[in-house]
Amino acid sequence: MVTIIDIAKQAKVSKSTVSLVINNSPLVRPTSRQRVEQAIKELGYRPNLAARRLKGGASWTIGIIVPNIENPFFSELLLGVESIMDEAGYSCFIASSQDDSEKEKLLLERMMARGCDAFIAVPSCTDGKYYNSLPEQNYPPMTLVSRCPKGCRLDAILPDNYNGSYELGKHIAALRRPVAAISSFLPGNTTTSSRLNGLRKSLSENGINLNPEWLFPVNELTRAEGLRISGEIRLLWKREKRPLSLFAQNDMLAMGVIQGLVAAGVSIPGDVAVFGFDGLDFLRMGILDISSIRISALEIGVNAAKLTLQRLKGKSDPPQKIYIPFQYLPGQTG
Amino acid sequence: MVTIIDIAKQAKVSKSTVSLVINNSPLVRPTSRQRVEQAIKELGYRPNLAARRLKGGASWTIGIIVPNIENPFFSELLLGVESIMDEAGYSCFIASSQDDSEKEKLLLERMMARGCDAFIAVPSCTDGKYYNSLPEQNYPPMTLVSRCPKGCRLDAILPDNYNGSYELGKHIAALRRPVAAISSFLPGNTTTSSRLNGLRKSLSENGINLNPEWLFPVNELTRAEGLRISGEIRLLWKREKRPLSLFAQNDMLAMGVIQGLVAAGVSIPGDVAVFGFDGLDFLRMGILDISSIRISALEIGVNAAKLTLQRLKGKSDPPQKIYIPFQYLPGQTG
DNA sequence: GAAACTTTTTGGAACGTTCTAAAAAAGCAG
DNA sequence: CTGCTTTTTTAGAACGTTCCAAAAAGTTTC
Repeated sequence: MVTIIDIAKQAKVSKSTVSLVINNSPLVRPTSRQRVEQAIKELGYRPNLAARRLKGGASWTIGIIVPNIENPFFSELLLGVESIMDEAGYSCFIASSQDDSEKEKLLLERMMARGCDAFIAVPSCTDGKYYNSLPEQNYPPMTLVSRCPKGCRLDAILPDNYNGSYELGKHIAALRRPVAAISSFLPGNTTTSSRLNGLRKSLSENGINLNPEWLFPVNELTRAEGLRISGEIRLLWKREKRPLSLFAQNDMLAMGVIQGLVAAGVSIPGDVAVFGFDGLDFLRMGILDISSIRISALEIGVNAAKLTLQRLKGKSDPPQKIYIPFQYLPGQTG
Repeated sequence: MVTIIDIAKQAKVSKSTVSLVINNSPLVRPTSRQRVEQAIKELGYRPNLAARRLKGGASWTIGIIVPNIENPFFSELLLGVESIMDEAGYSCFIASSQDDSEKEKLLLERMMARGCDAFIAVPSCTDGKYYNSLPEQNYPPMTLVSRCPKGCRLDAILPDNYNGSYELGKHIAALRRPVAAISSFLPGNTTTSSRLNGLRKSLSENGINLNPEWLFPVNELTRAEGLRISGEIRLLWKREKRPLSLFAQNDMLAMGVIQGLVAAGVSIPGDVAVFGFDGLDFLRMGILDISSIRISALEIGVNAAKLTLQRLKGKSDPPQKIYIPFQYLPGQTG
C-alpha cells in the first residue's frame, strides 16, 4: 500500500506537505504542489480512509437499512438514495432488516462500528422512543424514510398516506360497489392505520361504510400473504352479498390477491375491482388491473439523501417531516 | 466514544489486557476477564473498526457492484449475497455502475479506499485484462457474478447461458413458427453471445434458421429498450411473412416488447409467442405470458458470497467458474 | 544586509487498536 | 524463603492520517 510517506520521499517534502496538498490547502507553494501531485500519480496513491476516520475525519460512508432489498418499492428507493450519495462522494452500506426490529438494532450497531457518518432507515421498529434515544447516545444524523413511529423526533421523508388513500377512496366510492379491505392491523403501524383512516374518511363522506366482516387481516404486506388471504376472500363468492371492490394496503399484496383469485376463476375487473397503493412501476404496463396511489419511491429516496447531506453539512434546524406528493394511477377500470 | 482505555481504567487493568479479552485470548485470568467484561457492558464499549483496520486487521466489509439495484434480477442477487454476508458478520457496500465501465472502476477504487476485504461484482466492463490486473495491484479477492469477460482469471459464478438458451431453443422450435430475436450485439458481451449461440444451435438442429432480417438490436436489456424496439417489430405486421415467435435476451426486455405490442393491439400469445430469459419471479403469476429460462439470481448470489468467504478464510486454489443450473419455465403457451 | 515581516514547510503528537517483548506475579520444588 | 518455571500483565511501538506549534525559507523595508 502506498502511503503519504512514500509520496513525501518521492517528492522530497515532508508528509505534512503532502497532507496539505491532498486536502488542497492554499498554503502550499505551486512548485511543491506540482511535485507532490506528480508523485501521487506515479505511485498511484489513494488516501486511507481508516486512518482519516481514526483521526476524527469523515468516513464518507452512509448506513442504509430497508426491510427487504428485493421489494421493488425499496429497491427504487435505494436507487434514489444511492445515486445522490454516489454523486456526493459517499459509499452506502445497505442491509435488510426483514422488518425485525431486533435485527435492525443489530445492523445499526454494526454499521455504527464501521463509522458511518449518517444513517437512512426504513424503521421496522414501531417504538419511537428507541429512535429518539439515538441522538443522545451520540449517534450521527439519522433520517427515517417511508415510515415513522408515533412521536418520533427525527427527520423523516414520508408518503402522504392519509391524503393518498383519501383520494383513492373517492375513486373507490365512485364505483358505488360494496368494498372489502385487506390490511395488517398492528396498532403502532402508522402507515397502515393512516391509509385505513384516509380510506374510511372518504368512503363515509360518500355514504359508504367498510363492512367489519370484510376486513381481512394479513401479517405482512407481501404477495405471499395476499395469495394466502385470497383463499378466505374466495369463500365469500358463494354468498349473495359479496364485495365488488377490493382495497389492499399495497400493490404487492394486491398482486398476491389477484393471483389467487384469477387462479380460482374470478375475473378482474369483471367480478371485482382491485385497488392498491404504491403505484409500482409495472402497473403502467397495463397487464395487471390495479388502480393505485403512486408514491414515487425514487423521490422519497432522493429527498432523504438530500436532507441527510444537509445535516452532514451542519444544518441544525429541528427535525422535519417531508411529505411526498402522490398521484392517482387508474387501472383499466379507472 | 468509549475506548479500550476507558475500559482499562474502569477494570483497573492495562489496555493490552482489555485487548486480549476482546479478542478472547486464553492467556487472560478468569477474574480479570470478568472485570473487563463487566466494564465493557457498563460503559457500552464497541470496538472501533477504523483503528483495527489501520492496524492491519479486517474491516469486515465487502464491496458489491451491480449494474442497477432496481433490476429485480440484481436485487434478488443482492439479497442472496447480503443474507450470507450478514450471517458471517460482514457489512456490504452496494453500488450501481449503470453498466458504465468507467464508473465501475471509480466505484471499485472508492470502495478500495474504504478498505473492503473482498469484492463481488457484476462486471460491466467486457475487458478481461482489466480484471486480471487487479490481483497484481494487490486488490483483495474478487468474485465476478452473472457475467465474465473472455479470458478473465477470477472466480466467477455464472448462469449457464449457453445450455439454458439451447434448452429454450428446443421449446421454441417445437412450436414450428418463424422466429425473431431481440438482442444487444456487442462482441465482447459473453452473456448475450452465449445465449444467442445456444439458441442458434438448437434451432438449427431442428431445421430452423434465424432470419438475419429479424435480428433486432437494442442498446441495453431493459424494458425501455424493449418498448422502443417494439415499434420496429410492429412494422412487420403489415407484411405477409412475419415472426410468430419472439426471443428476447431477458425478461425485462420481453416485458417492454410485450407492453408495446399489446398497446398496438397485438395479442399475446395469439399472434406471437414470447420467450425471455431469467425467469423473473412475477412471471409465475400467470399474468404475463412469457416462457423463460429461470436462473435463480438468489442462488448465484448465495454461491458468490460463500465462495468469497472461503477466499477470505485463505482458500487459495486457482480461480474457479461455477455454473448455476437453470430450469425451463413455461408460459401459458409454452 | 539586517530587521521585521510574510509565506511555506516541518516534526511530532494524537486518533483506537493490536502486537511484541519484556516485566511482574504466581506457583512450585527443595 | 530462595531460585526456577509458568502464567498473566504490561509498556510502548506501529498502522496512515491530520493538525498544531514552531522552524525555515522568502519577502519587504529601512
